[in-house]
Amino acid sequence: MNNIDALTPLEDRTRRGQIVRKLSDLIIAGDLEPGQKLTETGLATVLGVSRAPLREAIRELVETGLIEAVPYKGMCVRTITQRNLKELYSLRTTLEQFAFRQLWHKRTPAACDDLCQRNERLIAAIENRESLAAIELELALHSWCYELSDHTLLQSEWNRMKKHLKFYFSLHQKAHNRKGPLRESHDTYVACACGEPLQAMIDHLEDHMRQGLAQTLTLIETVGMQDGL
Amino acid sequence: MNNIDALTPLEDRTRRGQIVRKLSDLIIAGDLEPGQKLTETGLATVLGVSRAPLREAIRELVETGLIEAVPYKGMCVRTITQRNLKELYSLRTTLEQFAFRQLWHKRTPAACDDLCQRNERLIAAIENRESLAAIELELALHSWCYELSDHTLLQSEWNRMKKHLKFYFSLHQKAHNRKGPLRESHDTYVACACGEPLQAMIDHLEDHMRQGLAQTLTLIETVGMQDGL
DNA sequence: TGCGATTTGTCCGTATGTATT
DNA sequence: TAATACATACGGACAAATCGC
Repeated sequence: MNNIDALTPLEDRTRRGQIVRKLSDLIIAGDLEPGQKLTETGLATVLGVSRAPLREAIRELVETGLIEAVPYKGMCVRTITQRNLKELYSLRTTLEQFAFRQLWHKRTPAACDDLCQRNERLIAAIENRESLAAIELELALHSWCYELSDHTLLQSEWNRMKKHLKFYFSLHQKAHNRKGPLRESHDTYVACACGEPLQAMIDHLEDHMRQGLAQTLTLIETVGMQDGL
Repeated sequence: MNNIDALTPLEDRTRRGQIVRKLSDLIIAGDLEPGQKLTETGLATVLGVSRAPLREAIRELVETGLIEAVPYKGMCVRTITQRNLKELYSLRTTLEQFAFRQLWHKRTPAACDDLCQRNERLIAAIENRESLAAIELELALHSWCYELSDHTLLQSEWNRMKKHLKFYFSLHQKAHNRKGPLRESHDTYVACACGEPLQAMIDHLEDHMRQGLAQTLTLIETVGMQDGL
């Protein structure tokens, strides 16, 4: 009845949904190289499914941007350019600022407690060197503002962005083996989010995202990706 | 071989692309009632296609939000709520402000001329009572800032929003038969866009969108739609 | 330049699962 | 509970387009 797990099992009820999840996980985890060519028959045999639901799942992944496809030519795992990263971070900065403007008057002590707990869980994962969990928890921390914004359109945008961010993060981690987010990276973020005024949060987001972009940008030349022209 | 018209005919080269275009046009034009139930076999026979490419096309339309679908239950044309409209306009305001911040230092006299011409074409269509053309031209005017922003992610967001806006506009027009945009509605918009400072444009966008929302909101109670709770 | 080989796109028939009556 | 309608999934087949030789 609630919506904490209303979407995912609904997706897994059809084979198409299962395929979307499986392929998303494979791509996001970096098990499939960016730019790697994929064939329908190959995927169908590997996944043990027929082509019909596979092709439907591919359409979804193309729409979300995890797979690039050209009619009659084929498809491949999404490639990353410096421009992609910059654009995603600039848009994300704007949308997260928007989220905070929407939620600002909806903050409650309970909600702020919730945010602090997400930060503590993130810190614990970082100190335990659990990089994979840290990625999830960092995204879960940022999800707070989108959830509290109570803006369904904004939330769907965030869900789209989240997949791409997870994709970038795990590639980044693979390249720099096991260097996750820094320990105290979100302390001022949380402090601003629970404090006053709103403008302080807006300003901090610019810095926070700039740092995040700078860290992720080191991914480009390490892995063999195209560089933005 | 060249790419002057590489995108649209590229879509029409496959049946799936043709179906996406056809169904999008039918929904956006209001030829299919919002909330109307659609069956695969029915659409397949009407459109004269088989179910395989049709189902793939439907996945795309579900992703863009023009069709709502529930596994094993069926699908229907998107319904409109007051909340949908408010969310779309608030997000659009933010994204269009973002677009202007991106393009501000890229403005040239030629680009400003271009914008003025788009406004003149819009005014001409309004004075000639060409409501359908006016809708297209108003969106074409707003496309200016997204094109000049040179931000591919932002542009794809705008393309998504544009379909929904066109959907709302034509429903609005159908409800109020033939009342399109007002004559001088974009004069100050263009003046701010070609002038200084940036903050004046940012501020005007708030007003402009507020007016647009207020006008479109009158759609809800006229047509029999669900109202936002 | 052409000619196969491979892959994508499409169609059909059929079987199964699900929701609704 | 049974029955109907429909969505989902599979397999095979063929057409259309691309790529490599």
